Amino acid sequence: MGRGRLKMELIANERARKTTFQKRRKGMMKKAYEFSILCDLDVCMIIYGPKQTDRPPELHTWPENRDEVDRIINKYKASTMRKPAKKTFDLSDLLRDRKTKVHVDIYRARKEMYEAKYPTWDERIESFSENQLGALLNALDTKLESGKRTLLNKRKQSAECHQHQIHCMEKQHQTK
Amino acid sequence: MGRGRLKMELIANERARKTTFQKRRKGMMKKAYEFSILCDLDVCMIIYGPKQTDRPPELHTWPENRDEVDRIINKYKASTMRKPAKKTFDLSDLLRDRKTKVHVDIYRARKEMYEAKYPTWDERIESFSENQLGALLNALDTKLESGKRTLLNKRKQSAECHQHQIHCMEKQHQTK
DNA sequence: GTATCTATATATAACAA
DNA sequence: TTTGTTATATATAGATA
Repeated sequence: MGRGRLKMELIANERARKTTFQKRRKGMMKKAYEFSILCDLDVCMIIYGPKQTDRPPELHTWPENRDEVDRIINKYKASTMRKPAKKTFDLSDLLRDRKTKVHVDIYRARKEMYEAKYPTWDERIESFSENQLGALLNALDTKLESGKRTLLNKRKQSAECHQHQIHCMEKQHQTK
Repeated sequence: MGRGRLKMELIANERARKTTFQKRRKGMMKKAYEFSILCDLDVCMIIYGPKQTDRPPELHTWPENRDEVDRIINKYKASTMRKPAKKTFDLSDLLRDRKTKVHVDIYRARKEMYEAKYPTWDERIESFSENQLGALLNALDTKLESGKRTLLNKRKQSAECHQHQIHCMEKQHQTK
């Protein structure tokens, strides 16, 4: 699409890649929107943006309203749950058995990092010692519990966002 | 797109709707694939097909490999579970902050605190803001997750699937 | 970086077999 | 109904401001 055919591989030039990211993200969002309207579907999209050296990858979703995303994810999980061989891992799981697994995890993470050419934000974290990480996870464990409550409250607030979003896209569509 | 302009509303005719669904689903999948390759992203898509009178709506995902979907969903959950709501904050800030220097040798710190009755390192961690903890913890378990899953051997078979999938799309791409 | 601007590549709605 | 074809509508790569 566009003036030249694009090789199906990572776009080397960072600026071009970022531009393409923005354009295509917009395109995907629009498609997802249209798709859900035309066919009356539940569509959900999760996109983790390009790796950046200084910060964690940005998160984009469709719909932008995270409550909607969660709703569809729950629907997904519910329909997948029957299948026995699968266990989902969330943070609770991670923290619960970190004591037995964290050492190996960190070892692997570090190995990956060692092989990586350029360190990313996440990888910098990995350079901390096992002891440091272990202690940190320990400390965060308790802290997190209280955090969950706070966050549950935050979720309630964004109900109108989605509506507004839809409205904008329809408006945009009419002008063509 | 196509011979006629389509009104942005539910396609009334069921057959036409189903056809459109198939075509657009294929298109979205391709876009998602290209997007993830071109920009090196984690992209995940959940689509619940048109409501049907007789059976539950079909579920489609990208990637088709459900383990991959779960991986990205977990990543999403881990990050939204504790994403800061207002205060801008990233790791750079965290690392710059003297109090949060994780470079401190944990043993030394603990020993020091033990003897001098300073607050423990863990306690200092407790005093960090929710945002700081969130950013840090998010970075940690995002990275640890892959190792964890690998440990539990959940990915082996599915990895082949994904490769196959990719292969097909690339093949398809080449023939154009 | 950001915002347009086109020339082309793609996607796909309506048809057709 | 499925598959293939084609005319158009869209998306977007590269260029430019």
